[in-house]
Amino acid sequence: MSRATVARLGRLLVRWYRTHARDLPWRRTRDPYRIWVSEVMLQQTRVKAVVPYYGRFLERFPTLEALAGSSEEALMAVWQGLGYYGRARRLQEAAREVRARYGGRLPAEPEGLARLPGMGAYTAGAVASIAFGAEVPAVDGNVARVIARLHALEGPVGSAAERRAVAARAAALIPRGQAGALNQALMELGATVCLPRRPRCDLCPLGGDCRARALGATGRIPEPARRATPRRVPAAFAVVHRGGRLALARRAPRGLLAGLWLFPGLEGAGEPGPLEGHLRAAHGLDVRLEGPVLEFRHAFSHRRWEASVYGGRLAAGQGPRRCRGLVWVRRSELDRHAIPSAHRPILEWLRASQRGFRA
DNA sequence: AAAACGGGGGC
DNA sequence: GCCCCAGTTTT
Repeated sequence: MSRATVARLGRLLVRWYRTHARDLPWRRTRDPYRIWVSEVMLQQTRVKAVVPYYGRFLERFPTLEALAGSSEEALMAVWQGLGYYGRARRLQEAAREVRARYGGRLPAEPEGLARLPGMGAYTAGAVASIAFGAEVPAVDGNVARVIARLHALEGPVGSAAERRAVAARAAALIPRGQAGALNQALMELGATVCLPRRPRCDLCPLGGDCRARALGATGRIPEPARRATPRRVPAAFAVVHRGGRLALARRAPRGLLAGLWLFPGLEGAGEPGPLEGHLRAAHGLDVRLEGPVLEFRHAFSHRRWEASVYGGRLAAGQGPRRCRGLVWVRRSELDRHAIPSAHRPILEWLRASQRGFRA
């Protein structure tokens, strides 16, 4: 494809974007902090899921200083249910670093941005181009798909060499001074027209210049990445009441659902016996479990929990002081803790059930 | 290079 | 219900 054609397509994409861009909250601001927040939320997450969180997040943390100066608990309470909680912690960590090292102003160059926690090649390119006008590409999954089809690139778009090739093709499309608009145009096209399956080529501004379309190859380009087989992990949780309060346990600061509050439980034990032993060993909690009161399955990206939930009754004489690592909260105060969506079936069961277990 | 890390939407 | 999606960090 000639340089002149590429330049023409870049201008075409920007013009298409001006008239077809969805009206999204983060497109109404030029505040680098707010653009940055949106890009982090949009990592691995669809626009529709992000929108309600974005407004609430900025209401709670209107500025970089507000985010840097608040607690991780307050952060998790707002991020609860959005998933990939590590990116939230890295966002806050980066905000503190920007406050300490850059006087609260984000670096304007992609190299400086990329040194911050949670800022990979994509996010650094997106913030640099959209917020600061830097002429660099921002290759997310949508852009990679559009570019792979436009140039009919064979092979899976995953290897380091392949990613460099896609980034170079994307950079070549940038009209002078229009990097932010071009990058967003590619993302918008991938999200609304150049869909993974059944793309709407009839609506595409690239029209006859798309190689994959001309070849009738949009179904096999790009080649889908291989997926790991999900592992199944039996799990069990306990709903333990004491004096009108419920026990919650905090997850470890790293790993799955890190730092979130769950009903106390154990992965790898789908029955009361081992779970009772775990509650005694880990929390000093002496309960007899009666259950299951509820069963649910919840799928994660590369693992799958098949969980049971048991109702618990405290044995006589066991007070909360002996329960290590647990908090006791009223039902009405459950939502003050960051509880992941994986435990929504338990919360719904609690809401629906009029009676409870009493010590 | 491969695995870990959530949740929501499509079919 | 199962499959799909796809940035960054860690291993």
